[in-house]
Amino acid sequence: MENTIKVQPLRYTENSMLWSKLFIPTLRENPAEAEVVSHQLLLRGGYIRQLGAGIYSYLFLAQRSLLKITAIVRQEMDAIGAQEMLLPALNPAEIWQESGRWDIMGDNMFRLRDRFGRDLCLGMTHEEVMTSIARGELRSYKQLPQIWYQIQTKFRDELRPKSGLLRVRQFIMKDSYSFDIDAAGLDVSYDKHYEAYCKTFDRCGLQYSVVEAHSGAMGGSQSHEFMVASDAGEDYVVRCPGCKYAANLEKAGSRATPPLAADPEGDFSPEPFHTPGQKTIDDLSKFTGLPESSQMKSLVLIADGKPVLALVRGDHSLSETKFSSAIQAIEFRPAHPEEIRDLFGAEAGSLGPVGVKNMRVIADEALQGRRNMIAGANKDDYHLRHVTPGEDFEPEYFDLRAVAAGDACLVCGTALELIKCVEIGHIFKLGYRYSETMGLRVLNEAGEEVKVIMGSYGIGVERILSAAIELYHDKDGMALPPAIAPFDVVVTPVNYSDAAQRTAAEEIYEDCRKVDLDVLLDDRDERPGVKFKDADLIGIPWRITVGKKLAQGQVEVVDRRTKKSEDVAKEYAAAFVAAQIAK
RNA sequence: CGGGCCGUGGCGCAGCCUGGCUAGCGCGCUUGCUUGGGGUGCAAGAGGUCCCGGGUUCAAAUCCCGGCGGCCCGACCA
Repeated sequence: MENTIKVQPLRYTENSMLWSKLFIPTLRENPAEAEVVSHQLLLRGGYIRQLGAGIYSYLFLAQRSLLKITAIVRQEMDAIGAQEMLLPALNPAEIWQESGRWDIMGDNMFRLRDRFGRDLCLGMTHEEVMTSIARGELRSYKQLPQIWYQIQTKFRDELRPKSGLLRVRQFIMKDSYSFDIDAAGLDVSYDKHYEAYCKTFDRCGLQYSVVEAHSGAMGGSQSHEFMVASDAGEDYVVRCPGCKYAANLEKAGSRATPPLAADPEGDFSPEPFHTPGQKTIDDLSKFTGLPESSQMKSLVLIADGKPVLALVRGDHSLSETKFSSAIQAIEFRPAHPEEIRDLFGAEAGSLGPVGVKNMRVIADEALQGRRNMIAGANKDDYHLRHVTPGEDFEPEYFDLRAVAAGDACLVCGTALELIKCVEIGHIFKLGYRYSETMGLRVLNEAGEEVKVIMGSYGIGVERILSAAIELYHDKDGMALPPAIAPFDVVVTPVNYSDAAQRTAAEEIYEDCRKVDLDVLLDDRDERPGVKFKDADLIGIPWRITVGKKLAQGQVEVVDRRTKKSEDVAKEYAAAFVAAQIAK
C-alpha cells in the first residue's frame, strides 16, 4: 500500500500546468449576451460556455474552481458527521406523487416518459428519494441521528434562466438531509449545519450574511438563508443597521408605520361616492386629497382553487409568502379579471370588503383599530368612505405586509435597509412533512412507533463561484479568493525567448510545486502585456513575474487584488507566496 | 405567459429601411519577419449553410409568412 489515495484531496497539483498546453479560451471582448459581471467574466475568462438557455459547460478553469469549492464543502460536511452519498437524478414519478409534490412542482419540474410510458422526472431536490431510502432502512431510534448528503446535479425548468450561472436549469447542489428522533435532535442537526455553512463560506472567502428565511406553508419551524450582497441577486434582504436583525424580505417584519393622517373620528356608516376612472390607490389619493394610508387595498387571490380577499393599507404591499402561510395555501395566484368580475360584479379598481360573503377576508394587522377608511364599493367607479374594519366587515388579521426600506425595525426601531442578494445556502427545518406523507417511522425507547423529524440543507455550488466574482472583481477581471481560484499562482516570464528568464521561471515553477502550490507556468510566446492581461482576467491571486530584475537575482510577486508588487529573491518566491496564502 | 431586442467566419459588429458587383470591418486564428514590462508592428493567408423552412421576384443576408434559438424587462401593486 504505497500509494495512499486520500478520499477528498483539497489541492489539485498536476504535473504539467503549462499555459501553452492548456485550454483557456479567453476573449478580448464581452460576448453580447452577458449582462451581469460574473457572467461576462466567466465567459471572457474561458471558464464557461453556453449550450442553451440556462445550460452551461464548465471548462477547465471553472471545473478546477468548482472542485476546490466542493472539496471545502465535503470537508465541512464530513466534519459534522455527514455521510456522502450519490442519489439518482432520474426519479420515478411515484415517490413524488406520494409526497404530493408531483403536482405542486408544476412546470418547474422536468418530466419525461420512458419507453413503457412510465412517468419520470429529473430531480430538483431530493427529499423524496432520501426519505424513501430512510423509510426502508431506519427502524430504531438507536440508528438516529443520521445526516446524509450528496453533491449532485439538479434540474429545474426555470421560468426565466438568467444572469449566467446565477439562475440556470441545471446546476450542482450540495444537499443534505437530517433524520432525528425529536425536535431537540433536529435542533442539534440544524445548528451543526449552520456552523458548517459558516465555515464553508468563510473558507471560500465570501462576505455573506445569515438571514431569517421563510419556512414555508408546510409547517417548517425555522429556516436561515446565507446571502451575498450583490446587485446581480434576485432576493431582497431586510437588514437593520441598528441591531443584528436580518431577514429575507419574504419573512421580514417591521413595526407598523403610523398612518399619514389621523382617521376621521365618529360613528359613520359606509357611504358610496362616485369615483369615475379612479382605479389605482394613487388615483384615489389625488382624487380624494387623502393620503394612501387612509385607503384599503383589496387584492383577490385564488388559493387552492378558492377566492380570498386580502386587504392591506393603501401604501403597503402584500407579501405573497406571508399570505400563503397565513391561509396555509399550497398554491395560489392572483385572480383573473373575469373571475373578479364574476365574484364582485366590479373591476379590480373598485373592490372592497364591505358586503363580501362568499370568501375568506383577511387583513393586515396595520388595519386593526383603524376607522373610517376608504375602500372600493364593488361597483364600477364607486368607492366607500367611512369603512371601519371590525364594524363594517369582520376580517381575520395576519401579518401580511411586505416590509419596505425605511420601515422601523421590530427589534430596535431603526430604519431598515433593503439589500439585493444572491442566495448561496439555505437551511431548513422540515419537520414531519415527508416522514408523514411517505411513512418514515422508527421505534422509540418505549417501543412506540414515532415519525422521524427531518431537516434539509442546500448549497449552490456554482453560486459560490459567481458570488465570489460579483464580490471580487475590477476592470481587469476576477480577483478570486485563493481557496477557490483555479490556481494559486502563475509564473510569468516577461520574455520567454530570454534563456535566463525561461530557466528561472521553470525553477520557480518547480519550487512552487514542491511547497504544494497550485501553480501555472505561462510559457506562451506572447508579449508580456498579453500574459498580464490574461492572468488578471482569470483571477489568479498571485503572480510571480520574472523579468529584468533577474539580473539582481530578484523576481516580483504581485497580489492580484491590490496590484501591489514586492521584489523577492528568486529562490524565495515560492515560499513567499505560500506564506501569503497561509495567512 | 405578456412586452422589447437580437440571430451575418471563433468573438464583437456593419450591410437589411430603399433587393442587384466577388458579403465587409475590427479582434482572434495560421505562416514568416519584427517586437519583448500591460492586448507590438509589417506582410501574406485560412475561415461563411448570412438561424431554419416556405413564399414573392429575372434576382433575397435584405421584402412577406411560418418556425427555431438567444438576451433583457415584467408577470400582486388593482
